[in-house]
Amino acid sequence: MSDFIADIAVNIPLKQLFSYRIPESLVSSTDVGMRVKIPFGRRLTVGFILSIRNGDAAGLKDLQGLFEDEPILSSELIKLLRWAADYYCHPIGQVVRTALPAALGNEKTTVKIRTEAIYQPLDPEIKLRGKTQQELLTFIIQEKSVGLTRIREQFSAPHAALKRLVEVGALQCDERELCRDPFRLDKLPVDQCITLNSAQSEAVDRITSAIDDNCFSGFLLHGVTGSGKTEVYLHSVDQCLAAGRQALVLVPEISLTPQLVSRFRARFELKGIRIAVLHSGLSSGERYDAWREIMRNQIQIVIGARSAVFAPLQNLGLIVVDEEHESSYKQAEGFRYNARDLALVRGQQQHCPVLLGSATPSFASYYRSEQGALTRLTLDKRVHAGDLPKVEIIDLKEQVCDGELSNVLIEAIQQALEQQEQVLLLLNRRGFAPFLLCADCGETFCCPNCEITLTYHQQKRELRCHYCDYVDVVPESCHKCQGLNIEPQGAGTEKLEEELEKLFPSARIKRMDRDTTSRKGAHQNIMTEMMARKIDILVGTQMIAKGHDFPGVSLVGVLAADSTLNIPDFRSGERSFSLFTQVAGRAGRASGGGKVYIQSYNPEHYALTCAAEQDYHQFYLQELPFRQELGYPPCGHLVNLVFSGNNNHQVQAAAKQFSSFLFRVAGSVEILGPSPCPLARLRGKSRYQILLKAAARPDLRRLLNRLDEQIAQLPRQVTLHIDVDPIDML
DNA sequence: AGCACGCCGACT
DNA sequence: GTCGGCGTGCTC
Repeated sequence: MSDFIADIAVNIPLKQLFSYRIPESLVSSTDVGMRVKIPFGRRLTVGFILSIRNGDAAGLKDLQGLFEDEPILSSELIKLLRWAADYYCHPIGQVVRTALPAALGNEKTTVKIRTEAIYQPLDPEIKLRGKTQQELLTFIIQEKSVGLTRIREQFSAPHAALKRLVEVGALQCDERELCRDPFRLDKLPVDQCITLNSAQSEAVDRITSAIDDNCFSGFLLHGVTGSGKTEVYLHSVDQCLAAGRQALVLVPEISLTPQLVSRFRARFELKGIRIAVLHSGLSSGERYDAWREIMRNQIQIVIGARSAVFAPLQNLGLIVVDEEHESSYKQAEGFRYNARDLALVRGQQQHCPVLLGSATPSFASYYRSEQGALTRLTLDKRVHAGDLPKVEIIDLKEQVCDGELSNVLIEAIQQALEQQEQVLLLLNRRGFAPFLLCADCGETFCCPNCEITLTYHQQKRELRCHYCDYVDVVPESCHKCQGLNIEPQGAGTEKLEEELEKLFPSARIKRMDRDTTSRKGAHQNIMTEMMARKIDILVGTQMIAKGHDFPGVSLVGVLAADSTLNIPDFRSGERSFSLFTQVAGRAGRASGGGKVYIQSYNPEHYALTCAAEQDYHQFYLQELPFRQELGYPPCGHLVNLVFSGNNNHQVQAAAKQFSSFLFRVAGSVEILGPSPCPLARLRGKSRYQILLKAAARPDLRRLLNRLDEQIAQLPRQVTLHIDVDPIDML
């Protein structure tokens, strides 16, 4: 006897699917991709049908019901999710849940679909007595079909009149599904369609022909800051829509890129093209609405951060990944996928081009473009006449400093202020001082959970851990020797702000870091003030290097470049180069001749000299041998196994046992560790890691496939996180 | 992850 | 004598 069997993903930390019989009564209405109710163990839960097959259902439980009458996941999306679960060694159920709006992964909650009453004229000739009724009817006849919300905007209390009109047969009333539109109230920005320069139009041509070919191809758009990458995106997306297909645009963080979103809206919304913007501020209901609309092909363009790579567009023609070097494309917890890499996979699966764009491409993408796996398109001229700024590296070994600022930089700031120009200062460390030190006995004050020093925040008068947010009071005396000489060491943005206030008492100084932008809209406020030139000096962490251009800035200073350079990670050079180049690019966009100073004790470092020259290729050539010799990505491949648990000994023992198994089956894969993680304790848990390194992916893959047997042997108190292609190993 | 079962200590 | 601690096993 042959039954219909559904293979279902359930949100538990297991890799396998669970099979259920589809009862006769549901056979006709059940489909792949649907969200279903299933009995699981002794409870009821939610699952997603990933495939349906024929077979013997003996011993299987029955599917209990459907949540919706249409699928939530398309077959293309299922293919991508299964690929990702396999590649990232992560349980499929959790992969599905990460991809979906939270409201859909939740048990019990059937998401409320908001509806509104919609009115249409039935009999316009009908005789009416009331003036309001007559006006209402005229309005509705004019509009043909109107929702209640729209009526409310025009009439103050329409209820009674509407009710009457329906009763007498003048109007027909229906329920319509309402999709919450967060931009409903924003006014549409003005589009300034710019004619493309030759480099831009060549790039667009290449992308357009790839769209028309209907097959995958990967592009790296390398355009210096201010070279007009966004305009290339806009034209390419336009071509994609003209070909009758949809576009997906990924950005690192929507809140930091409001101008990209508004340029898309300005360009396309007047033409009646619908854009869905998926950002972190959406309520779960709004997110769900957007998902449904995309799924139903009512949306042509999706703009969103990392998780938007899973947006259920059915007819993709182009995927754009803006600022592709940004590490925020990698999810750091749970299902540790990289949206930039998945975008390329999705492009391959759905036969559409993928466009990665950046002023400072990731080393990996540039490498792939050198190898020919990505087609490189270069924009090397700024569109707004402004020249690239002059960059000077200040050798701190030979400079007199007042606090954090060298005399050269102080003078430059003075000059800029006199000329009514704005100054941008980057110090990649928030708080007042990175740690407190007892001058009598040398004691430092550490986080009890994380084994790193607590950062001193002067304004809030507290010590705070930047990893777990542990807070302590500022000590009056040393807890070890009772000494009273406790001194802040090093400097953060808070201290720099204080120094600047003393040096330039009449300047308007603002600080922008995680502490001053935690309130909603605070980030945007600072940006707006900066644009309106209500700020003379803006101090901040790497946050100031992202997003907005500031036309009024003529001077940029990078302080303590070494703190970024010396992070013990093989990518610190890449990150520093990228950060310094990006922040330097903020200077003098409009008016020519911006000036940039980088202060460092290590002025010969190629990440600095290349950033000073704004020479990406030179940086690449310097970095390449280092990666090749050590077999680091992209010249080799990494997987990090992170073991964590409350009991340090237990975690260490488990990691050791695991590594002895790995050594036995390693083959050509290098096994490094186990060693305590760079942050050996984090949020109260002990952590050990084993790094797997291989020259070829298939070797690594083979090893990963053998891991399951060993994972089953782990004691329950120790958990293992597998991080495929880790981007930071902290 | 949930949820049950089961085996030990400290309480009415 | 029970209430409840958390180790262990299982989920189509």
